[in-house]
Amino acid sequence: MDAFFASVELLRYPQLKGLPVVIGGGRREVDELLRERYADRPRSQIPVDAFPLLKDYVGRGVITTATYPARQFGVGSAMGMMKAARLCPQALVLPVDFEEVRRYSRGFKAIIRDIAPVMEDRGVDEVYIDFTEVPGGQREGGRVLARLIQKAIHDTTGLTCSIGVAPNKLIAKMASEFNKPNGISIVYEDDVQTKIWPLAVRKINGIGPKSEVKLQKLHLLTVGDIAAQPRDWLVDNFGQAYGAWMHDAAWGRDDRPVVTESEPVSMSRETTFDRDLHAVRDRAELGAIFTDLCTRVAEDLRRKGYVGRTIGIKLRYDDFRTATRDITLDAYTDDPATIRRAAGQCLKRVDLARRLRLLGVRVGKLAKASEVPPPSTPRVEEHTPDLFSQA
DNA sequence: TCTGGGGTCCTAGGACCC
DNA sequence: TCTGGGGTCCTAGGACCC
Repeated sequence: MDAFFASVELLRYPQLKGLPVVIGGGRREVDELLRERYADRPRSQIPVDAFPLLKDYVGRGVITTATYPARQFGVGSAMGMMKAARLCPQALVLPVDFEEVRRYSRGFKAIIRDIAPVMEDRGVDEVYIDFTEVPGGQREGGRVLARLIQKAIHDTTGLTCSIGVAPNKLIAKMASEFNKPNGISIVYEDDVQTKIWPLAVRKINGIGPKSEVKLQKLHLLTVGDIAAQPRDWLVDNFGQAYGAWMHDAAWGRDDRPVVTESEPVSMSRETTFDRDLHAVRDRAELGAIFTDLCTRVAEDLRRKGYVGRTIGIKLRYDDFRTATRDITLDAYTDDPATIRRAAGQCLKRVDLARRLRLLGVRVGKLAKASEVPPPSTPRVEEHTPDLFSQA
């Protein structure tokens, strides 16, 4: 989906069309503020100059999405809000409305599945679709079906998307970037040398910032540079699995199927504080947040019908280093108090001298609640208070 | 100018068992 | 007294993705 979060907001605020807008940060209250102040008129009638500007933004968030006009200023996803404010101070800021985004996410996926049922969910704004068995899926190399999907989505939601059609997921993903927004790109097997090899290594889905730097040091800048290396040399430099995968990827080889269903592996909740907190000085505040995270992850488990056996915590220090600790219990649980207790045990094993900027709670080793025998007798475990426990 | 939140997968060492 | 493989599970960290 093109600039998904921002496009969803533009549907309710069409007066912002064509303007630099960024979505992100915390300020959930912005939308309510606007609606309160202009309670007498619909959202679409709120004057443009009533919207908050990026230069007035204070906070630690990152940008989730920028509209295309904002991207012209170099503003992009995952960029810190403060940096973005310097690049494009006049951009308007809106908070993420997850409810609304998820609603449209479910919507566009349902439309696609109606047309092409073999669809793999790759997050809120992205899917893989297998055209192979869809009637007409091969016409014009897939362009006809791609156009049909675009039209169906646009007709019912007003949103645009970009589609790449290729012999496998790896190339399709790269192809989808070729013609944004609202574009279609067809890449055939024989096009790998001309269309894929000139691309920067970073364009391969699976080569991130770390590998990019390492490749750069080895003087490999493009996909073609990787393809030109012997497989064994890549294995020597990047390890058996990653080196071999990289070689295949550079040659456009990928046999992963389109997976229509999958089971979750873990569920977690985490939060970055408005200011860094100290385990001792801000004990009460941290304790409340910690308990809340446990409660919310337990709610998530119950709502979705899962139980888990590994409870873990995540800490991010003021210097951005991350520490994780986890413990595997004998029995599956979705009980907030049990999660809280186990997470508290984990907490005793980390350094709490440094100030913290983030705290998270995770439950892993999941199983469907319906497929796990319920706990026999509720165990009475002695309560061993941890540092964040309330007195 | 400091860098969100929710995930998956991989690696590597150590415990433990046969 | 010294020394086997093979396998699984647990834990911590890290790379990467949307």
